[in-house]
Amino acid sequence: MSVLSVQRAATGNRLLDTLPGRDLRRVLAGCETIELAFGEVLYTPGERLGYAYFPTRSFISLVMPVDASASLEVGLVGSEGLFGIPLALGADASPVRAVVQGAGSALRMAAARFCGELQRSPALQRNVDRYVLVHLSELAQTAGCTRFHMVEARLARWLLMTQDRARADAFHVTHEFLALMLGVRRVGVTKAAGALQQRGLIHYRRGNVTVLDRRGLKAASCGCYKADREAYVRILG
Amino acid sequence: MSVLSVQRAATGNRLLDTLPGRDLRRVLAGCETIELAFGEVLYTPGERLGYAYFPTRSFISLVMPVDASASLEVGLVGSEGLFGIPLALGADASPVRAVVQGAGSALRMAAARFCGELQRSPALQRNVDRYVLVHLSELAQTAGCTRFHMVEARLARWLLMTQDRARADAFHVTHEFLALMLGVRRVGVTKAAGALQQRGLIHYRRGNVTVLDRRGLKAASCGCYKADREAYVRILG
DNA sequence: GCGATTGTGTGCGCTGGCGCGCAGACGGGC
DNA sequence: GCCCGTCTGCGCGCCAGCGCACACAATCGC
Repeated sequence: MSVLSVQRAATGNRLLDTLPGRDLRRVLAGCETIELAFGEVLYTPGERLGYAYFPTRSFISLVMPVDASASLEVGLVGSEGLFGIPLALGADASPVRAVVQGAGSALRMAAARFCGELQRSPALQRNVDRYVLVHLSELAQTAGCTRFHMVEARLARWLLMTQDRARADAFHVTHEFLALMLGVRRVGVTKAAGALQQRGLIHYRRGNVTVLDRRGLKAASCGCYKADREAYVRILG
Repeated sequence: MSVLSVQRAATGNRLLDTLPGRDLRRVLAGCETIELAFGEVLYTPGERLGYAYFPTRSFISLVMPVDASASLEVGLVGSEGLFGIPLALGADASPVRAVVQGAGSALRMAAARFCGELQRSPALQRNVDRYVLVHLSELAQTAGCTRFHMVEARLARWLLMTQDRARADAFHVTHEFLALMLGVRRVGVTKAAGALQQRGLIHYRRGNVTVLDRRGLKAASCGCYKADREAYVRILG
């Protein structure tokens, strides 16, 4: 196994693992490893952003609140990214709520330290910049998808995106929660999920979903999942 | 009039006019002034981004294409911003189409030169970073707005945003075009615009809209316009 | 083992927006 | 002054998703 591949597996977070060894060591020195619990709220709009989070085995939902009771997921951060983009761009606040969607480990770095490391490591700066682009791209895609596509297709896309980040076929999520993410009624999710289950693409049972047929799910989803993946590959290789 | 305020009025673009004199001069040396015509397409996804555009008296729509025939506006760039964010983040492509929405002057800089200037001028880098944040914020807001709000409120928001960038009470825009921006049918726009006109908030006639009652329009719009403004002020002051 | 909590399934009436198609109104070009 | 293209207005049937309300099922705490 080459030195490079050892490095790549070092933390589990892609933004960090592709750093040159020296930068990586310095960055890691500023991080602490933490365990994120399912449902934990890492950030609420209005607060100050105290940390940047680099998911390693966890993943995080970015939820945009609208009109008190409504909300919509506008991003999903797994081990390919970070939560805390505004810090990298010179602000200490975000319009979105950050909720732990998949429990697991993450690295966390204090805001000020993160800004400092960005100055010191051009490689980190570059990685983060690229990730900002990926996020921008996903955001635009999500906006369009949300406007035009049916609940069932959007659900399929969501399941695929989540499966990628959970790196597992099964994960915990209730219809109620999904409804909040997709910005629809719980009943809408029940119907859509029922249809997907009927077709043998997924199986779910009291808050636990299992993806049975990933290929079929891709076919059932809108083109947005594919578009997301392509954008990701184009930008981050 | 202070030196500062003279500087601020120099180009008409806020990202540039807030630069220190030396940086501004160097950046301007790399720009050419151009006239953008209504409807002109500055960029189509798939192409290479050849230039960064800094609107001075013009403004530009960012349109996300979805499924061949559908599309949705996901951003509006006036003299407060630039088109070409991906360049600043190390890429040379964008998922959105850039269409001139308000004819007028702009500054344009070749992609490579723009990247170079960003390296040389921390002030420019900072301004652009902040603008990226504003754009991110608007994008998230738009995603939520598009999902949950009625056409009439969204139209009101659009008119206010456009009025800000056109810096005029009247501007050219047809129902057909609005429908493309809002991602709805032309008839939907006709109905919504009719309602706003009925209430004396706007006047329109064959592709020309006049805002008559800005305050009323704010009341008719969803909270998203206000939220956008607040985010802008918070980030860019 | 039993009640309380959480998660899923269903029915019903409503409505905003869709697709389609057509009619009228204005205005620029010749 | 006329014609034709552009812009606006309207009607009709349709349907996805909404709000509400209730029923049942699985799990958890005790």
